[in-house]
Amino acid sequence: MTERSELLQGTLDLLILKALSLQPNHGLGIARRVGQMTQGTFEVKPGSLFPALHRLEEQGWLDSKWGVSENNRRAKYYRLTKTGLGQLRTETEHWWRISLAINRSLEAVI
Amino acid sequence: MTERSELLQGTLDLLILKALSLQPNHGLGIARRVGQMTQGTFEVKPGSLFPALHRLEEQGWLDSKWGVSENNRRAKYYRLTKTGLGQLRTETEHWWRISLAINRSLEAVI
DNA sequence: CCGCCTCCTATTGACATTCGATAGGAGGGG
DNA sequence: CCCCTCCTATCGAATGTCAATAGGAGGCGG
Repeated sequence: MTERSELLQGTLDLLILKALSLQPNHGLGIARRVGQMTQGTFEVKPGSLFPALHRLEEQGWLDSKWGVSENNRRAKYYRLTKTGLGQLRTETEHWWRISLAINRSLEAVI
Repeated sequence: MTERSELLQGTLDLLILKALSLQPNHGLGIARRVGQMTQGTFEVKPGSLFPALHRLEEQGWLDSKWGVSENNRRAKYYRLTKTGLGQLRTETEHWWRISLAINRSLEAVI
């Protein structure tokens, strides 16, 4: 009787890239931004967030530097790189293609 | 340089349920139907298909019986149960909600 | 100034899902 | 009779997400 996850696997990277395209941010700030962007539909947990950030940084799509948050805490700020912007565009197109295909399938009465 | 999977995790069950709501079918027939519904966007591999079918049957959303295919081969035919139809509706709504949230996020410039 | 709360980063182990590879039975055609 | 196709099926690997947990460090009330 496990509660089904709300987040489709594969969409987390896309949402993080999109959030960072709006402005650089630190980890928890990104999570909050994603929640805000999706009007509460997605809630990103730390156990998902940090592996994803490291993954994206290792791909070269983000870079990071330590700074101080708006609450005066030590925080690592992430920023979208140029190739990261390209990746955002690629993944966005990929999403359109897939979601369109599924939407058509759900309407279809072949 | 591995080819990224096309299939979003969690959507396979939905597509199978939808395919079976159109008509009962056997395994490979379902896979073909999904490919056809999505106009080739999704290609369901046996290694994904059969675990998914067993999973869905175990949940009580499908039932099955052995029969003979249109090519005169021994084939296990799957059929959507009544609770399976309910599940299809639930997952469809879930999909609408999620895809709408992502679509809005990708358009947003908050 | 002390203790607690909050903020922020981070890791670990468990778990579910998908894929690639592979196997094998059985019908049909050359 | 032999091979090709159809159909079901499983295994191991890889991936991604989550729950739980840890810990440092600033701020604030008492």
